[in-house]
Amino acid sequence: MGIKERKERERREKQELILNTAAEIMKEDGIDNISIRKIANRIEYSPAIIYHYFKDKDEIIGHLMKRGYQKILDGLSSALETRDNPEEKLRKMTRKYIEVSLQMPDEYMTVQLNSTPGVVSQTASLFKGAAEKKPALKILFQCLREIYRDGNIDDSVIELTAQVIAASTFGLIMRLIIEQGLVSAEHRNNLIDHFINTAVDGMVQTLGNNRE
Amino acid sequence: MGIKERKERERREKQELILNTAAEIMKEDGIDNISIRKIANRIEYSPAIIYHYFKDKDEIIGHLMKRGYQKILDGLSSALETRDNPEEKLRKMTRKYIEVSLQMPDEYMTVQLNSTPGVVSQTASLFKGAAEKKPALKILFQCLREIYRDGNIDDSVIELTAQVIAASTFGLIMRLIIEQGLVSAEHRNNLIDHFINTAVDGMVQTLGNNRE
DNA sequence: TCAATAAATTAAACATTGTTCAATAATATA
DNA sequence: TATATTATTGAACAATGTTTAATTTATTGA
Repeated sequence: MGIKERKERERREKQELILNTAAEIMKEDGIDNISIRKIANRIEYSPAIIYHYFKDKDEIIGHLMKRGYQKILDGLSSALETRDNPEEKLRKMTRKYIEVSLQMPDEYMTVQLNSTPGVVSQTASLFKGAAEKKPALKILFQCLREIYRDGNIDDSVIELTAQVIAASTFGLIMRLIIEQGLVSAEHRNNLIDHFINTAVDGMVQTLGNNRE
Repeated sequence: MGIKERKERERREKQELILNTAAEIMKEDGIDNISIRKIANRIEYSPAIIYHYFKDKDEIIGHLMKRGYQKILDGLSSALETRDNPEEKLRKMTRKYIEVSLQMPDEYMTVQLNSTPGVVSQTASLFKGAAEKKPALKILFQCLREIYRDGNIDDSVIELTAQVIAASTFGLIMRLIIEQGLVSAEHRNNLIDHFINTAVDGMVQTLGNNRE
């Protein structure tokens, strides 16, 4: 009896339809303009039906964020596979992370700004030990440890450094998103280059100088 | 005839009452829970009266932001008056900026996140030439120029650097606000120290090394 | 095939928002 | 005192998220 399977599949398909429609609205009008009624109109159903497939609006937004976050992680791991030296790897990773994030501004902002207590942001977190649990931070942490594999720098200092780099990168991305229309593509690229060449690199070097 | 003056004063006082009540609600329940009706209830007036004193809710929020922004600027200029060398001045300014911002998380986030096209964020902006118009950026810019007064570094590079420092600091502050409950006071201080000692200092040094 | 059960869908309503508007009360002016 | 100005309000509107009871549709078992 494949009827149960078909039903489940249809249910998933309708959920997908709702999510895709929500994503469509987000792309067109921004995340703040996603509304249950707007989704319902587009899929030509009554608004109430949506609560048959999702608990509430937050759950829908949550799914959209999960999608966006996955895109970031995919972009990151592709940058990880390079065989450069760790310093160069760090540069490439940072650049990739920035570029991918800028391609999905709404998702990025929402994911980053909604670390409701308990549901901590999945990318960069600042609490002690966060590097162990957050994929993006962990990648950054390991990259830094590779850079300092010869010096005897404490892991806690490396974690601090990873968090500071993550927070700084986050700030740059946020500003670029917020001021989208104002920053020319040329200036934006200058900023990203300058950030990687002076902030990230500078930090790595400064840390290296202080070791012993 | 001081009647007109009294009327105007009363009008300003009622505006102040509304703004103070809104600020009170923001402090208690967060900026998202400020509502016209809630303000009206507290001051024991009908909701409609508020539109007699303000155009709309955005104008009220705008005033709250202006207040918060002024607090930041005041904190900054107090840190400016020190007679340290420019490098130390930069450190103190950055620290002060972070501390003041953390004391008014809601105002800070809202001011920073609402650079509606046309109403550009008042603190850190990334468009070309922003340093000329934004007080906080201008202070940062001048401080950097003092640091490099002997080397021949192009003003455009200094502006880039100022913007990158501002964006990074912004990112750190945002993360600390977002993860308030999760970051212990001790770890938070470690992060701020590490940020200033490696990110800001590192950047300044890296830039200094590349000059000629 | 038909009655019973389950699932999908909807209309209608509720509560909460920001906002407007016409009517009313209070005050100032002449 | 009559008039004009200002302050204040109640009621309503539109848009939001959400719930509930009713209804339509699909599935199952006899």
